[in-house]
Amino acid sequence: MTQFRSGCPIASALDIIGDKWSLVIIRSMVVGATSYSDLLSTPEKISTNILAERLRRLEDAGLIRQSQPRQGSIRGAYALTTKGAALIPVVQELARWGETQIPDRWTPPERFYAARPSDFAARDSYPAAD
Amino acid sequence: MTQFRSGCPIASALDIIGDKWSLVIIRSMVVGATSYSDLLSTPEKISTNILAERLRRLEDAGLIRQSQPRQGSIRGAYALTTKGAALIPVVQELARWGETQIPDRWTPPERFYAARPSDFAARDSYPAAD
DNA sequence: ATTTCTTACTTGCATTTTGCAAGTTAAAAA
DNA sequence: TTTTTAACTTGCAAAATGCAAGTAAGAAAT
Repeated sequence: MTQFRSGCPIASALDIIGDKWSLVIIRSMVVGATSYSDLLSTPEKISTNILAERLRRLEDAGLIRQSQPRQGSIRGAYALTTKGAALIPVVQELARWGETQIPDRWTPPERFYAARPSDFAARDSYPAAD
Repeated sequence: MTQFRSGCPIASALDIIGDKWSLVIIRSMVVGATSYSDLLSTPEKISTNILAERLRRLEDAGLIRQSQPRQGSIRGAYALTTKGAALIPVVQELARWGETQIPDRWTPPERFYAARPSDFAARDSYPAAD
């Protein structure tokens, strides 16, 4: 259970996702990453223990869920929840800031800026059949 | 000089402001805080060494500047730069997320959501006369 | 049935960051 | 001259981060 520093929505949001990796994970999921190894294979080269720890925290905070558990060598899958998908406008705005204020950043794919929270239809409380 | 994990604008933005305090400081400045003691007196109770370190980093990254140095017991002042003010849509979006997704968060003052980057007119390279 | 491979981690440890509490500095105010 | 104020710095303990190596479970291959 997250301890909040204050009642401020910004400070509280940062108590949940205020680190260098959480929104990077959300970004990767917006553009299609689903499995642990998908998330491991991004350009930023996250460490395995950090990825595991962040996924656990994001799940505990209700932002992602395991839509399919791993079975042996059949890969598992994570999905954004409604609450997690609601962060899409935040990461899109952060992307705009980064593109305009930091030189030589690449432009995200169109599907990133086209993504909307409703694209990630909630299946928050039962596993997917696919 | 910030080391970036990748060329991604989001990851790079987080390399600069991806911690629990930086955007809280930006928020406080959007709603009027200017001095070190203003920033110290927010509900979150930041530690003095962390505040000093964050202010140094934000200044090094070009997001804030010292608009007036402290003179003895005459307080100094920090101001958002153009680059820093460009983060306003990000913190506004984060506030919306926090308000809707985290129970019992207070609503920011109207002047917070009304704020626009252009309100913080750039004086990036010369000190203010006021 | 056994062995190999894949996927998702866990573990140990060194380094870095965070944060508490106390202390310092410089200049204005008394 | 002394006191107060504002903005820090310092020392240290605890927590977080991240590297590299290792483990577990089940599918795939033999």
